[in-house]
Amino acid sequence: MRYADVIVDISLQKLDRTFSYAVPGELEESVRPGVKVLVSFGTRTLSGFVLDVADHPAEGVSPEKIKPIISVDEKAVSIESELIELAAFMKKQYGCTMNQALKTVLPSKKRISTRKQKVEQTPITEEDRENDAVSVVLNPEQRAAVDGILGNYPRPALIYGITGSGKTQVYMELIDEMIRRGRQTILLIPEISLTFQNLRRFGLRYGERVGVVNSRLSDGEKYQVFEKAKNGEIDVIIGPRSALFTPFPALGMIIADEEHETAYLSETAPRYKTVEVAMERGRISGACVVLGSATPLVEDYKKALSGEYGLYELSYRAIPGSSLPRVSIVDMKEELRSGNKTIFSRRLAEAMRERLNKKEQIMLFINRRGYAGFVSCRSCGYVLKCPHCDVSMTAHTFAGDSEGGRRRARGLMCHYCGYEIPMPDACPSCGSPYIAGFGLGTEKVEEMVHKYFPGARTLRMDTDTTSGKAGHSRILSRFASGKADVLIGTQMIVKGHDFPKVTLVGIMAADLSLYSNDFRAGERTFQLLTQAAGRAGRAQEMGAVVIQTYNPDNSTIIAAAHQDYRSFYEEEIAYRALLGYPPEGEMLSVLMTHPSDEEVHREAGMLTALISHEFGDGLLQIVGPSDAGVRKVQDKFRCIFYVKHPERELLLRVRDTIALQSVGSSLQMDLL
DNA sequence: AGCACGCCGACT
DNA sequence: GTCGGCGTGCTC
Repeated sequence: MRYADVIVDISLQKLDRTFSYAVPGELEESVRPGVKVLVSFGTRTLSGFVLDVADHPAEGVSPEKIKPIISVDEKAVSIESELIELAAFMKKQYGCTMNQALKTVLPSKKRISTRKQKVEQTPITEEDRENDAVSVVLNPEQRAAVDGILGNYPRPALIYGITGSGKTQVYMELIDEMIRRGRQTILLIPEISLTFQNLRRFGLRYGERVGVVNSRLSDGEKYQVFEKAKNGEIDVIIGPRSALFTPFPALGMIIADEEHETAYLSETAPRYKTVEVAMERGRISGACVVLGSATPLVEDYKKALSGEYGLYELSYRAIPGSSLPRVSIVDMKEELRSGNKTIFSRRLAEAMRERLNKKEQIMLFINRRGYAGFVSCRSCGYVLKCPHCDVSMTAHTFAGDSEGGRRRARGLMCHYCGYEIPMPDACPSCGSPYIAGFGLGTEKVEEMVHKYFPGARTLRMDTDTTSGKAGHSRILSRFASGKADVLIGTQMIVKGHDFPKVTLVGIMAADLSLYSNDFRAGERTFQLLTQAAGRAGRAQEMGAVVIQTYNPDNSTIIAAAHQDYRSFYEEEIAYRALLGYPPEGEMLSVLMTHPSDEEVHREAGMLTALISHEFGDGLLQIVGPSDAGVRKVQDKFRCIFYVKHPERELLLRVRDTIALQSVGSSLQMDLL
């Protein structure tokens, strides 16, 4: 006998829990998560939704109380059914509980806050209207994308479009067509791109018929936007990954802009991949899923090449007169041989002087915050490490000593746990006074700009300077209004912000992200470099990009410099096929954490032995267990192993088998 | 939320 | 003796 968890009449707050019902044999086929059923509840007969089906009734329910489901309402297509079915998919794919999945998928029914609702009024000016009117005419590539997607509706599509190629105009055309068909659109955007600038264009076009959600909204406020969506008061919703669960009654399209962004990966359970869930919601709701990116994920480009998705290319910049920047690669080893010991290559320094003279703006990208990457002793080679984590500590210039003149590294910080200590005067190992910081961080780049380009006004943007709630936009708007000549920052400066006066982008150390042990390191590097380069010359001025590296022959760096996605892809997919990495094979990662190093390794060995026995030796390829990339974080030891197999279904079973074992270590399992 | 059940006072 | 007031608590 099967048993179903049923929630009766979803709008009632006090009955926000499930009741167990028995599934009669003749209904076994039709009872699945999401379906609407008729049940006897007390003395009444009510309808409800099946949330989950299991072999046993819920815990703590006396069997004599359990009644059978009366009937299944096969034709009920309510939005709740669709979202519950989606939650069941997430439970299966990501190994979370049904409760976690439902919390993610169904709008919170918490009390709606009674305080006045904030209405973000979008100011409209005549100039904007004109600008928008001008850009309405699509170029042939944009037209082909719109026609192709609608002609093959609802086949999923990938729009591979270089930065500045006008993907937004394509999205708007598609949304317009959905409105004509009486259907709604979800437009997913990484939170960081959810800027006033971007939203205004949609506000102008769709007025009251567009809703916006972001992470700053309270549950109650988000619920109100979702209620409007459910009642047909809006046609479009724009928001981060959680907007994927908007309860539109007749969803027609889901667009995921910048589909490669890591913001689309949920960090907490359910640790879902937004693009995968979007594909499933599209399937359930009969909606078309459109992905857009200048640097598509390798797995999605592969599906596009195979014909599973339509592939549409936007290959030139939509703004008349703007063109792709000139990109050059500089070998920093060669600079050193020529006697240049500064962090600026001669080419970059010269380009910076030129821009500063012409009062044009510069962006310098360095993917590490702080002052120096690590601190070590010149006498004995000792590297200062965090006592709680197995990582070197990063030198920082802490607040208060940054005004005027020379800065000095005053303290050390662990970027994994936040532990801070003052900069020691002598080597803790040998007592030598000759200890110094090595490696570049944003703070040192800023100091060096002041040293070598006196008079240049700088702004620094990294997690240390954007802590306040408006920190982010404050720095960006100061730079946009010309209050600084040079913007120095980590990856957050390269994500989708347009600064027309920026004509030079310097990438200080292109190799920083290249050599992590993650098989996607090359892909991330390519994305970052391409995005950073795309910041230069967004308007009429010709842009230039200087990539500094110690690996000028690295093919990923060369492909990024040429803005050549296709050759990056060909090399990357060959590498992954060779090693059986996704998408050329499926891979489960199991990360285990425990206060004892021996215990975590012992349990990892036990689990790998168990699954290789249970699933047959040789069927699965098990890599490890071994120390994780960072062996210890916050005094807990980390051990990792990988399980590879061509089929995902099998790996899902492996994961669920592991999850049933009782171990002392905490586990984090992901299908990569 | 409904709807029983229940323990009291008022009425044919 | 029986009708009905709504306070309390349960619904698989």
